[in-house]
Amino acid sequence: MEDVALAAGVSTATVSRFLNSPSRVAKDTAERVQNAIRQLGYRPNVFAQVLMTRKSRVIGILLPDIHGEFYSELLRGADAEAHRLGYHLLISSEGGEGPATMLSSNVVGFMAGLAVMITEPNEQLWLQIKESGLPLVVIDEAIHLNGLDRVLVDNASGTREAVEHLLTRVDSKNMYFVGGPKENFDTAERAKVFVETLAKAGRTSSDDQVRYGDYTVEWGRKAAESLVKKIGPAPLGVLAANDEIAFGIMQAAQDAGIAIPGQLRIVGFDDTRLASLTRPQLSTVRVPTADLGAQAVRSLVDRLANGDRPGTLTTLPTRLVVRGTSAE
Amino acid sequence: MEDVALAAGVSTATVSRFLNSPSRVAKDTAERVQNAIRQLGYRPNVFAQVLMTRKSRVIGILLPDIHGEFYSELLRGADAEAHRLGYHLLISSEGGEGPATMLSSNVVGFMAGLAVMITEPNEQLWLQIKESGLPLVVIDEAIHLNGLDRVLVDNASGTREAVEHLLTRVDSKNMYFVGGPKENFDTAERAKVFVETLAKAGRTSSDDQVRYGDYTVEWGRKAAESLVKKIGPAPLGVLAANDEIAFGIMQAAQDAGIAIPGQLRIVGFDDTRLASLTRPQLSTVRVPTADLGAQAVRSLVDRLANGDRPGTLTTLPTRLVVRGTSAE
DNA sequence: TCTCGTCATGCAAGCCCTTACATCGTATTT
DNA sequence: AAATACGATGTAAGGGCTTGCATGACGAGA
Repeated sequence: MEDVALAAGVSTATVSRFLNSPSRVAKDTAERVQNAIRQLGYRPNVFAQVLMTRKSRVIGILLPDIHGEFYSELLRGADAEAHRLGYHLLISSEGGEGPATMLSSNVVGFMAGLAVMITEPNEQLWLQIKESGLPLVVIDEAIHLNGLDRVLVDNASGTREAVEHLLTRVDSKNMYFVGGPKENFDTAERAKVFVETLAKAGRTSSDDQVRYGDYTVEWGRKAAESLVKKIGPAPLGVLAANDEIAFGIMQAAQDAGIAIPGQLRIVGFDDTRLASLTRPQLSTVRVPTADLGAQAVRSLVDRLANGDRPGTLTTLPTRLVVRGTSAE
Repeated sequence: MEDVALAAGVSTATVSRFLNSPSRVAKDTAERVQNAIRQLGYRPNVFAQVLMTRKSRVIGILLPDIHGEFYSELLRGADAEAHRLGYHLLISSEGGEGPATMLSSNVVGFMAGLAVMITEPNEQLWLQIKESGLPLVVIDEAIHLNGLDRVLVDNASGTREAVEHLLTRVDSKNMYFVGGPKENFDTAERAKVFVETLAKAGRTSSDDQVRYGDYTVEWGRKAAESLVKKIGPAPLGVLAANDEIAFGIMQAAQDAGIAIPGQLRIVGFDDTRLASLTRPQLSTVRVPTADLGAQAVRSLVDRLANGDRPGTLTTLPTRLVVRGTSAE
């Protein structure tokens, strides 16, 4: 920077001003500085800059995993939005279990804020997050604290819509919900609304009609094994907590010679790409996954600009997409 | 830091030493410093640290996209390895077209090095990368420069294996290669070896037998339309440049009532999760995708430690996984 | 007992910027 | 013409850390 200043015949202060608030330097000076910079290939040192200004444009994002359609889509949305806002993403897929090295390592210092999604309760991690003292936004979680920004998905309306749709062809006693982990926030919410909606339709449901497992195809297949046995003359209706599970159920059912949607009507959740790749195509509740990431980033950046406003809650809409597995 | 020093009755230098090379401070002093740090909740300021040491532990990773099985798997491998080595990933999915904002923005300064994968030629981007002056590792690319670290996939052996496998049941004149973009490095390599292997089997192949498109399911479906017309009494053999394409072909063929593997035998490439989800399951060439990311990180970190060693080339093995679409 | 190597620590320079404050020349006002 | 305001720039003080060099204490070898 000194070299640039010298070459342009100004002081470093002017160079700095040229860089940060060009309006404050005279036109011809600006030009000389500009040239000097180009000539010398000068690039400001971010670390020195941040050291002074205390403003980094990096956002940490902590996800349970970065693998699979859902998270990679979320990440994509977040990444795109971050770029749009001039921020950058530092990723970590350690929201699974135990503490995250991202948060114990020095890079915490890089981050201006943190977007977190934790699918399974993890005290240790949560503590660590609070200790980091970073501005926070949580994605899709039950946690409710003063001044905390949250982004949620409207599980209730999506679930309700799906259940009501299934009920047009399926008797409520033949309805099943196949969830992910019981402690998982989304699964819990969806299960709850599933039951409520059945109740509203005038039928109480038995515990047997709600099942928990995990978010995998394998669990779907396994769940299907016992489900197919229940199929009688009337069709069964299944709402799965995500598309993976739905797909597993579908596959196992098809292997067992069950007709879809004739004997088994299925609705998934998320509308990942998988849903439109299956045959028949999977009916599913569309979750604006990329938006979830984007909105998280937006909330966070907003908070960074505006530290002490109250916490916000953004709920993103969901909607049923009817395809082959539950169509006529 | 000054506060800590004061509380521990030492100088800041000692605190710094305690943090960076604990062996250089006496045991009881260390303890006092430790306590002071804990007491005051002190955390070193990364920016100041890096400003001094010029060593950031952040690696940029530039991919064409971060969406989809392949990239998210790659990213996962890279992320895991980075963490293992005490590094962190700054992601950008802008390797598509035009310049990348990641590289023009200040965050470049955060990065100690850059891992790049560009699937389509992009002069502008490449220039930008060189200008950044960052230590580099390129993933899966043709570029060959002195002192550049590269990580490749052994396209040749995988392709050869797949073609030879298909040839056991399919006549070489009924063999087809359905590629991604013609300019894409992988597609080009695979196409070349496809032709060579056919030639080695004693048959020359017509241009018609090698087709280019993109890496999508849609392209696969489209390609299948003309392919299924060619099916006579003898089966067709198709090698697709990735699993997505293979899946598209498969789907279109099944929709057209073609028997797989009876009339059409398919082998995909990559062995993404998709491959074992289809029915019949997709035969495919396994690419160690996560390793690809991990190895890129490893090479880069190694170079960071060891700046002026010659460029390395790591080729990761591939191998054919035979499943239903090409089995008996 | 004297000298010297070692170890633990302190001193202070410097990493590269930003910015409050001071300075100076010119334009505006009265 | 004097007083005032303002715009453009320079000066220098940090921001929080690392590290070469200096210091002092202490045990070991001579």
